[in-house]
Amino acid sequence: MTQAPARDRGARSRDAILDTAGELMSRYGYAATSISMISTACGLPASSLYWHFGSKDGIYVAVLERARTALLAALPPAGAQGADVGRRLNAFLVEVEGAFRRHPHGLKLLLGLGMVQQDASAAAVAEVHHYRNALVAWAEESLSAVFGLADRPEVAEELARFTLRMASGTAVARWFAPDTVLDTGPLHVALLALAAHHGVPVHGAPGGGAGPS
Amino acid sequence: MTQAPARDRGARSRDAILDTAGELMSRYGYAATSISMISTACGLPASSLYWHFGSKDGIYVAVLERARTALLAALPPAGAQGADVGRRLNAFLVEVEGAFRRHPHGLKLLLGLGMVQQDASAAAVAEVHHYRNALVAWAEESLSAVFGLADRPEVAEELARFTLRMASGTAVARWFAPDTVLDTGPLHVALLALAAHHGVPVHGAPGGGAGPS
DNA sequence: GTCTATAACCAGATAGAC
DNA sequence: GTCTATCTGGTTATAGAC
Repeated sequence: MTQAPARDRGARSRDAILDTAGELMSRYGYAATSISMISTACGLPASSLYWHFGSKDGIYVAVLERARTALLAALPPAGAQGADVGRRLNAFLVEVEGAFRRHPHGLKLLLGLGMVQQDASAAAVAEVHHYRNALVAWAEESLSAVFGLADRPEVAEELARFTLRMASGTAVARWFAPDTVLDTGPLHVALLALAAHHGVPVHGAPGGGAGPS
Repeated sequence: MTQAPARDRGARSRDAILDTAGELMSRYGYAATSISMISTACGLPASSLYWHFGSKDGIYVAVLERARTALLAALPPAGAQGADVGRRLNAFLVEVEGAFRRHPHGLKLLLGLGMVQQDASAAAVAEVHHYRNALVAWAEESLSAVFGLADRPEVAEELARFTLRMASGTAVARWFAPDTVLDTGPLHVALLALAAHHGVPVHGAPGGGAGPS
């Protein structure tokens, strides 16, 4: 184990490149992250990066793709468990908060693009949308299961949009104060109230009065 | 009027530079916007940009400063009018939505930084925080007036944070779908429910049941 | 697959005539 | 204040030895 078996040195280098590139790009954004920064940070020469990924754009696409698959693999398959709506919603928000906290790069990469309209390749744009669409779909399915909205897709869509915008806004707040976390408490109250406002049955929801803190 | 009086040619050029720089930087981000892009887009040579602002960073600071003053000047002075909480909250959200729609660059500039940790000067960082703090303060004062929270500052702070994160998340959504608007309806329901949840008197609030759509 | 070396180019910034 | 011309350094990307 003192040195890696030669047969997967390439794969290990590939992962190392993606690790450091993901970290730098999520911190500084795509345009501000140069090949030489990645190269010196991960210890491999620039030409190795080009051998593996062909271009800076190729690195970005690969980073995004890996972040997406990692995040989606970490999320539960949208089947809500729990006796009542409040408990199911709580379980869902705990999942969201955990994913949000354990995968800090994911959303930042999605946000820190700024490039998508300029020099981005079609592949990069497609991957960004793929990533976002996967998140939207997961949130819609999960919230539909939480509130029992199989026959009210437009309500599920509104709740999912609300949740994701809150998560995006929190990701933004994070680069003003890096220790910022997703406020699940207020989000819980808000989602219950929104569902109730649309006539979704929410027995015992504390949305309209002074509920338990 | 066929040609500007010579005495304010400089001021007009300055404004033109800030206009195009603000547009480009809010679209592509700071790092991806080059001096030559701005120069060719506004028709002035690069050296004129340096004569006016000294550096690329100086341009960014000036753009941010102008966006901040323009946005804050457009916002009402945080005195809530309206008979009941619902009407006052509605007036507040209409203001937020209008500012959000009429000043599309403002928030994007705040978001599209990505630079703040790398090559940003102290002046740029300070201006970014100044901008953000002004928005937070305005939102807290306004919501405090809407709900009568003079003696519950922590509730006003939570409501303001919630609102601003929603606005940030919507600004992010905007560069996936540029015609995205702030969803004031759900936000109205959510803020009422949050206030009620903290025991703030909200007579007739539709947060807990099926309210009027 | 990894390395050194380098090509071709564009970035931010400046000098000095007008 | 605005212009042309230019300097320096960093950028993406490639060539070719090992």
